[in-house]
Amino acid sequence: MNPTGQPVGNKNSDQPYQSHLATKADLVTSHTETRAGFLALALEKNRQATPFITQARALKAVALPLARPANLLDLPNIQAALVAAAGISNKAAGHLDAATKEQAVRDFIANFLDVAGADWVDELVYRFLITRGDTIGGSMRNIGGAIAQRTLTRNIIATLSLANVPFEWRHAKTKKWLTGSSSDPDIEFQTNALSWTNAQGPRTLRYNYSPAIVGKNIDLCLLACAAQDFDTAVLDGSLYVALGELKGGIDPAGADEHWKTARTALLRIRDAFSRLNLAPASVFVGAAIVSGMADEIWTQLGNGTLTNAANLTDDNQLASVCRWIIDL
Amino acid sequence: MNPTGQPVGNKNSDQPYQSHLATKADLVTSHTETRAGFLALALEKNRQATPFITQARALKAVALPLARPANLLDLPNIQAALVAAAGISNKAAGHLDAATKEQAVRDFIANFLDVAGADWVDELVYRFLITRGDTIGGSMRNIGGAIAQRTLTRNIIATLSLANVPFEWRHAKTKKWLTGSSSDPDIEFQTNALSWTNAQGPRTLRYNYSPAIVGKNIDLCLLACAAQDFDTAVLDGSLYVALGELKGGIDPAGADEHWKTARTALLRIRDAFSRLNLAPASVFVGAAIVSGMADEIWTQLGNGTLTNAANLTDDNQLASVCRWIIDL
DNA sequence: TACACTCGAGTTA
DNA sequence: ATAACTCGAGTGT
Repeated sequence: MNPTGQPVGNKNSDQPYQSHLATKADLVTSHTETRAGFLALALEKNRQATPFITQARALKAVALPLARPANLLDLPNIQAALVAAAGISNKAAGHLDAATKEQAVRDFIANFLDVAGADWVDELVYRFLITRGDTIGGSMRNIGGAIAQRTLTRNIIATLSLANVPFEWRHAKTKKWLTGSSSDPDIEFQTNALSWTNAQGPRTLRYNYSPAIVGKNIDLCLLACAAQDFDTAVLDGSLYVALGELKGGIDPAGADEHWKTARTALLRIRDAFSRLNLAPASVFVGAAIVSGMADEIWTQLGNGTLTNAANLTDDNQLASVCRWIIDL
Repeated sequence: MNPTGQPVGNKNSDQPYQSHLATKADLVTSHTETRAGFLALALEKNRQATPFITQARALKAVALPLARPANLLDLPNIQAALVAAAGISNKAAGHLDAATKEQAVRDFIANFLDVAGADWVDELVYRFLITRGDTIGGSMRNIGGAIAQRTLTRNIIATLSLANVPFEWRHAKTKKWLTGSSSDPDIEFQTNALSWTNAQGPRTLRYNYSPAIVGKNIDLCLLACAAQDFDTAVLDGSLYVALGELKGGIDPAGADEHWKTARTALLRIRDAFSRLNLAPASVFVGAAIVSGMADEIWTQLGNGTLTNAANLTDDNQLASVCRWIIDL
């Protein structure tokens, strides 16, 4: 309050995003963070590749003694590798029947190995690795997303600990709720939900959950309920405090693409809740934010479509959003 | 008209999508088409891989005579291949400076090649191929999209030819407009715009164009203008007859993901034109349509948000949309 | 050049 | 099985 007794500032001065964003340009990812992200990705990719290199060596060892490429068909243990070498991804293989895959392998042998001469084993192994490179690329996409979730979790736990707020965490595999500890670095790897109590009451944050109300998976669901009540609370739209999209990708070229996806996801959420005359808070947290999408995010923040937003690579923004989440 | 002189049917009976869609289930891609799409993709991928196999053989030949992995650094011609072997994609390389890449290569040599013993050349070549597998995967994504555009172009040309409508086509590379011929199978590979005249006047359809009005690329822009007038016509919102999104991907797992993107793209178009009090027709054509998104498409068709839609893998639906486009 | 397009390689609920 | 999530590998303007 100022001396006149009127509220200070304009209508928007107390919007949560204003704690960490002065202008829309603040949302944009710095080149430094982009570089660091790509480099970290490459290092992790090298780790992920190692088992496939081992598989390639094994495939070479199995194939070398064979007199002719067609003899590969006699070795049951390497049929999956042959399908891969024939250019068929695991995903594609799931859509094809056994006969189609076998025919593709036979065609591959005839068109690529039989004509490769003495070097046919290298041709086989090289083409196996080409497909497995795509395999690893796919895995890396998932790993990138998982790292983002861990980053957010780590920051929320740090924020809770800083505020001396006890918390529980849900073990994703066992589905058991456990007492949280700020000094346990494994929690972020194992959890898919956190629970604590703030001034308004109990709060539970669940990752990658699909509420029946929306019918689609949502990256972040914050409910006004205790951990043990989550399964029933999700049926009551009025208990949803906030919902959010988290995009961990670092590639600026993908930024607008994935923001478009997030916009529709958030729109579906708003539509579903508005049918219940409800309007829970909404938040977008992204690691790759480019100027054009920052404009749209800023507009949505300004008109209330979006309640909060932050750049995942900016520690201050992330801390501010975490404080907002735990107090919400 | 029926004998009473009243228009036949209900309000929606003359909606363009009703020519080829009776129910929303008609939009859903058949398993047969999905299978065929994945198989075609694998075959094309094998073709695309060949030059990289050759590069791998060349890399092996260059590396074999070297006494130690560190000697790789002395060969200027293979530095790009070393960066790839170190797990750095071309995309990532574009974000990293030369010193960072060189350090990554040195670390790669120390951590993976020096410890590989006598087999270090295979380790090098295998890791090069892992990264190039991802390279080919990326190229394949683009090829998939290009094939979809060609499929649509081929069908529009066939529809124009069937109706005896002369057309011009724009050569994407030379940017020259040429007289169309139904018997020239190369047009679909070379063109990025078609032009013809219908009962309403001249029409020009441009692919992948970014109108200043919207500020984003749009897969399909149909304008009421002659080919030669396109560059000025694009400035006048009232000349936009229809805009559309084309999604050529066959993967059902990507269907909703890419439909979410398309929804936002179409929303941006509608928002931009509605600011001019304009509402051009809109269309969605997709190869992978799953049940949930068919629901949303059907809703949008029913309430007029979307004017038309079709499954790219259904010849009848495609023909109907092409007839609609050329007469619009 | 900055920007934003292509789409499926994985994954999980 | 079904559905829908992860995100960057390319590309073009």
